[in-house]
Amino acid sequence: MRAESRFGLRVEPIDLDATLGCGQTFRWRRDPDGSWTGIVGRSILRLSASSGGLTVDSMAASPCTKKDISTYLRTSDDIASIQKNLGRDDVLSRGILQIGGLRLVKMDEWECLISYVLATYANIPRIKTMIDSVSTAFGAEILDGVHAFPRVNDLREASTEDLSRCGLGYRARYVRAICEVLDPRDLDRMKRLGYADLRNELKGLPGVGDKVADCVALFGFGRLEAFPIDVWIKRALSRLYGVTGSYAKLSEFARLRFGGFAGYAQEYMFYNERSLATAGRCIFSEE
DNA sequence: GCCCAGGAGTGTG
DNA sequence: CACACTCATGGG
Repeated sequence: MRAESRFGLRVEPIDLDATLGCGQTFRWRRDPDGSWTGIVGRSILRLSASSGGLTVDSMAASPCTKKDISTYLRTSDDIASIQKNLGRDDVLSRGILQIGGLRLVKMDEWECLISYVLATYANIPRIKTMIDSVSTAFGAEILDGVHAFPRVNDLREASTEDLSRCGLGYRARYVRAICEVLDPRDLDRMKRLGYADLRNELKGLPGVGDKVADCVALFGFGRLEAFPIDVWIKRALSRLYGVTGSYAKLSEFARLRFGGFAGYAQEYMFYNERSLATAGRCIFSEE
């Protein structure tokens, strides 16, 4: 693919493998040379590391501004400050410095909502397949064969049967039901809600429970205090802190322990727990 | 083939 | 409140 535009982006630190490959966002793939190609909005982007930040190649005619990608990568997050804050936790402090380049991303609210409804009870490779299938079937074609994530009105055209054919399984009817009850303007209104109200409203949507609501609050609405708890985080909390119990109980533990940057703590722990399982690497070792 | 997956919804004790 | 069960299916 030919690059339509190229610009540099100052962001430090950033680890593309950790940030784009950890499973918080689903439309990126790693290229053999270590750069990453993905779809954000209506743009195809390739990110590669360069001194002091990134080189951004935009491969579609649709413009992706420096501001767009800067928002997406949350470049204004003061990682050093966040790590200093979370580092007061003697469990996290052992390992977070090694993954300082893991940044949270700020996804589109709608794409994030549907993505994490699809993510229920599925592994990450499958989630990617489902999202690609839905995009191919209902999203606008950006460049030959590459489709943007479908917008609300695009997905409204899909029947439950259409969605099932995308391999969504029982999730098809949740997506269909969300399309029926959600007005696009609701998402704009929800941007102004406080975390608790936002979370409650999200939980009112079909297929959205505690965990999905927190994922959407964190990765979609950028609420850094959100702490999504899935099977990996349950394991991590049990192994590292010895805490178990209901979502509400674990959630309260995280709020007290990690405060306003709980979302970053969660992603560090998620990354660690998964790399422990897949590669045997443990950053927050106990010994 | 077998196991498990960034869970949610519903019913029951 | 806690637990048990079902949902539908693909990737490792």
